[in-house]
Amino acid sequence: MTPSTAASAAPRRSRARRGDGDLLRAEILEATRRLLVERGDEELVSIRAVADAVGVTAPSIYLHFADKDALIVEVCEETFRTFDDDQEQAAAAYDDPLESLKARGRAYVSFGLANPEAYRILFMTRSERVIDLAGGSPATALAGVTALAHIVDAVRRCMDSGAFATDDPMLVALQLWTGLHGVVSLLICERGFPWPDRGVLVDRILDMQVRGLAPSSGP
Amino acid sequence: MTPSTAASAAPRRSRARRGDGDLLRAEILEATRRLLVERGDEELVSIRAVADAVGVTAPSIYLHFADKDALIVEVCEETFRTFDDDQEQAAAAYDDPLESLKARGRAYVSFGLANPEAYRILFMTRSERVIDLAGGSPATALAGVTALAHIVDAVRRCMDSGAFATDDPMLVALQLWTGLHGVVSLLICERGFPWPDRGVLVDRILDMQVRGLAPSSGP
DNA sequence: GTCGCTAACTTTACGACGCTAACTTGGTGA
DNA sequence: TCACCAAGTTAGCGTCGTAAAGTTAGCGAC
Repeated sequence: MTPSTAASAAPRRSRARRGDGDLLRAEILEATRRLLVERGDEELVSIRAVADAVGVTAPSIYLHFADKDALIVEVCEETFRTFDDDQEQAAAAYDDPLESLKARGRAYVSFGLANPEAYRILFMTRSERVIDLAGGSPATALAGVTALAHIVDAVRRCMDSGAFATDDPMLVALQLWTGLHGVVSLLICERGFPWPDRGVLVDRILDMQVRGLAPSSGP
Repeated sequence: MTPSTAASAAPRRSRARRGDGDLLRAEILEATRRLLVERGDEELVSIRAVADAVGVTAPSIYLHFADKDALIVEVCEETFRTFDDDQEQAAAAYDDPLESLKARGRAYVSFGLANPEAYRILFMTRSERVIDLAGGSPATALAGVTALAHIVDAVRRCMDSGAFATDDPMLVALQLWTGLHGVVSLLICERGFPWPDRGVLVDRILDMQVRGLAPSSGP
């Protein structure tokens, strides 16, 4: 792997006050977040680069984070703090359950594309490492889990309103989620592909989905 | 990163004959493929581990491959050589364009799940590194590109038969592809998640898609 | 038959990486 | 003022990808 290009070393940081160890912790998170966005690839953000950016030596990082993964994941968690809120807000703009659901989907996609590396780390790497959407795991999964729970709710509302055929809301939510994830992840990873306009593609996917879930027209 | 656990060192390999340098090349590919399947993670397959498995020193690898990425990608290409064929065969089992398309989709998903790390490397990592689905790039993209082209054809047949509303076949194919990719990639990455039965989920996604693409029932 | 060429390797080593263990420093409460 | 300990640093281990230079063995030419 190519070594991370050296960059902006901060001046040596003065030591924190007695109870203020967490100040460094916050600075480390901030620097990591910045580097992750700048370099766009977790592998190019080394512990040494982070330490350098903060103005501290590499081992100091380990006073505040168990290992590199823990640091990276915590940054991604922070980034995803507004994940569910964004979708709730977008959905709240519509009264119609179907339009609301679509708006939620568009917000999901927008968020992923706006935070591609965080999205990739949380949803596109082997989960033993990073996320455990299943069990009552750490906060990591929280944004994802509540966002999914809210999709389930939204689906239920669509069923109640008659826009969707009655069915297992979780199962239907998974059908929708995997669809949204599919576009986001391919748009993130296959940048070289001659994609059509993103908005058009996403809208069409959402339309296809909701039409496919509508009650049978026949008797 | 955890170091790759040492494993099965092969005895020192005897040097190849004068014109037979490619024998080693083939052995390297084979060993890499095996290690990639065994360890299930590209990062746990080091050049040294491959060299060890073949019974040769690490730098010898570079006589046959430009760098680690080139080696890994070539292995994935090999793995994906049957990707499109599998789908063509599955699709050929049905006369009905719609059933044929669904069978194609199931084959896509099956292949991805059967070769998770290869799928992850080719379709779930930043493409500057690995694949260039766009331009008349290397063979890498070939399996993916022809598979997509065949989805386009299948979509066109569905439109011709009246099963799908007439539309831009490429755009519709992308809607289908991203959907398939979504399930595959999440099933690969989020193993901890309490997924419903895979077959059921995939079938429902396919049903939702084809229903959503059917011509409007009204006049 | 032996000489030289070159394909097919090996040896050695560099710099970056994640991470650990042991040491230092400076502010603070007693 | 002095001992304590939070908040760091220094030094270093083992691994990684890979470059550069050295070695060896088979083969054609004479």
